[in-house]
Amino acid sequence: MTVRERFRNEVEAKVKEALDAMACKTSFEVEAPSTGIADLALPCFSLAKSMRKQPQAVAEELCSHISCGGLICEVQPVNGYLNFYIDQDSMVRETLRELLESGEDYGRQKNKGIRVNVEHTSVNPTGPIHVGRARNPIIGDTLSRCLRRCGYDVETEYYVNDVGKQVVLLTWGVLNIPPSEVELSERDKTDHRLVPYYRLANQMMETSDEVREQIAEILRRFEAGDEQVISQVRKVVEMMLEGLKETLDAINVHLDRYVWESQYIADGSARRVVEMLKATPYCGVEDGAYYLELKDFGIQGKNTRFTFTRSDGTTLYTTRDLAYHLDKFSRADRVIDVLGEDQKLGNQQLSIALQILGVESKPEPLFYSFVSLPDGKMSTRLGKVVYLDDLIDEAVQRAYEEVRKRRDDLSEKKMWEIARIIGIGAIRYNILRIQPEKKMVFRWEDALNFDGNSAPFLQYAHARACSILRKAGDFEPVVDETLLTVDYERKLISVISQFPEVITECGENKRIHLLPSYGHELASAFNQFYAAVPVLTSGDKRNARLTLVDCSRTVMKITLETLGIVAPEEM
RNA sequence: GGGCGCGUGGCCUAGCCAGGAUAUGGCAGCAGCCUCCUAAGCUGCAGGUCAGGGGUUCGAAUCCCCUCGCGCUCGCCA
Repeated sequence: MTVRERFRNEVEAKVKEALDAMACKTSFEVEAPSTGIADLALPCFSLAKSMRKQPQAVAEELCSHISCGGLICEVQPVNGYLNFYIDQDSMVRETLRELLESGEDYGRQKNKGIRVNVEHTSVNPTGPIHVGRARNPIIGDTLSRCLRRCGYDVETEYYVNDVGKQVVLLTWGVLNIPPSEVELSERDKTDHRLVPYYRLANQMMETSDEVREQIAEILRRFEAGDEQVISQVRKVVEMMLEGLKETLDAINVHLDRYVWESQYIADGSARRVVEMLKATPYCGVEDGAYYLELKDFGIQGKNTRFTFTRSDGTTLYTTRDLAYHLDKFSRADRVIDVLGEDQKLGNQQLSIALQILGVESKPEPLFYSFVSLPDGKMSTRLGKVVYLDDLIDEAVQRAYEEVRKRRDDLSEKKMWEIARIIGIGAIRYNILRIQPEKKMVFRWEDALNFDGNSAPFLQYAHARACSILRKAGDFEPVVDETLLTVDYERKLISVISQFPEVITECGENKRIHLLPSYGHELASAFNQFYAAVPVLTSGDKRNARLTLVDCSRTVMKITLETLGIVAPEEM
């Protein structure tokens, strides 16, 4: 248990005792004041109502029944609140002690023995990842990192859509269009190289009946389980995926497994889903196409039907997704899906269908809104896109220029290495700092922001801490609260002590945007300390301060790592 | 048209789920700070009818209703 948890427990126990003494049985809630005026506070307004007294009078009366002691060093009735203050010396001592003991495992919870499956990214393998879709892998990856730190056994996976018209069309293009007929792609990377074939195939299908018929034929053979066609599609999709993986690798996203949609057709599980759904009382059929009637399940709108087979009996995307979810639930206790907001209805239908099939747990969707460009929606077809690869290049390039501006002592190789860490960090941070459900407008100046509330701000503070420690050399760690009495030191330690509860909130409630915010607060507290308090030249306080710098460095590092951002030792 | 989501200083954003004390930060702007551990930093100033209106409450950015604006969605597509 952390100091802050113990402090809260003590406060709640004292309040309970005081209320008992006043013969009051009303329940109460202790809160952390937003203004930072106290460490914890008890609002006495609802108590006042049930006791038919003035709030301030209640606060004062409660106060008279509470004595300080333990971690509580002061209690004050103010404006109808009862304010509690934590004993600073204990807070400093205990926090640093915990941190020195656990090191980079600070804030890591014991293994819960709960398996969580996080599906994220899953972009259609018909083109490179663009910045609109980039929210998905970055959110999914960071959420997974938070959950791991919260003690869950996390497995991440990418659901590869290797079924359907789009991938068949792409495959047709790659197999039938001679390379001499397509424009050269701007980037020599497999996903980009395939784009011209896909674009041209789309055009040809619109203009040529012959092409359209050929593609329809391949699609029929695909649906019929023609092994040659399936393997051709698979090969092309694998080629595309190779490029996508390179991009994901560049932004520090690594998935544990790739699951192929075609698998659920091949192993018959999609068929089994169809049979099970047909046997339910909600099933109906029209022109040979089967559907579930969902109007009794809160689905609103013109069409409350969830169709799960075509009239020719073949399965649909959502049918296979259902088979996939049954598979996931057989492998995990919790299933989380990171999805674009356009999937909301589909996901709701999926969830109801799973319920009808008797699955007790529900998938937990995490939706994010789309990223648009200042002049409107992104469109791959119209060429109105910014590819993630281009954003990465631009970010690294700009970071390189910034590094070169201030470091003439580094080798080219080292400068590019640092630039990469900073550029990628800036991209991830900029996406993570905003609540997923808020829509984003992509602007280069925001995406490449290196000041203020940004990854480089946090990375810079980390590098400064590393720099001091490098210059200090070996030292004996000291935890002595009497040597760390400056306000800046105490503020910094207070922020450090909040890390475990922030991680818990991020993981348990899937509110990962709180982590960048915490990181900024931490780096800001460190920078203020850095500017005001000398470390290396501080005489008998040197080792105590070096210990604080080292502890700060640890927490900044694990905050960055949980965000999926590298913590550079110099920049 | 129905459903879901969003609307906080010029711009971006926290707080909303679990209503409470002067609404969080950042960018841009203005004024300062490098003979001293990396100035990607620090200090200060200025800037807000929390989209609008009603309601619930001792108390509303937060909960409820209505209106407006924006996004997504309502396929035998994936």
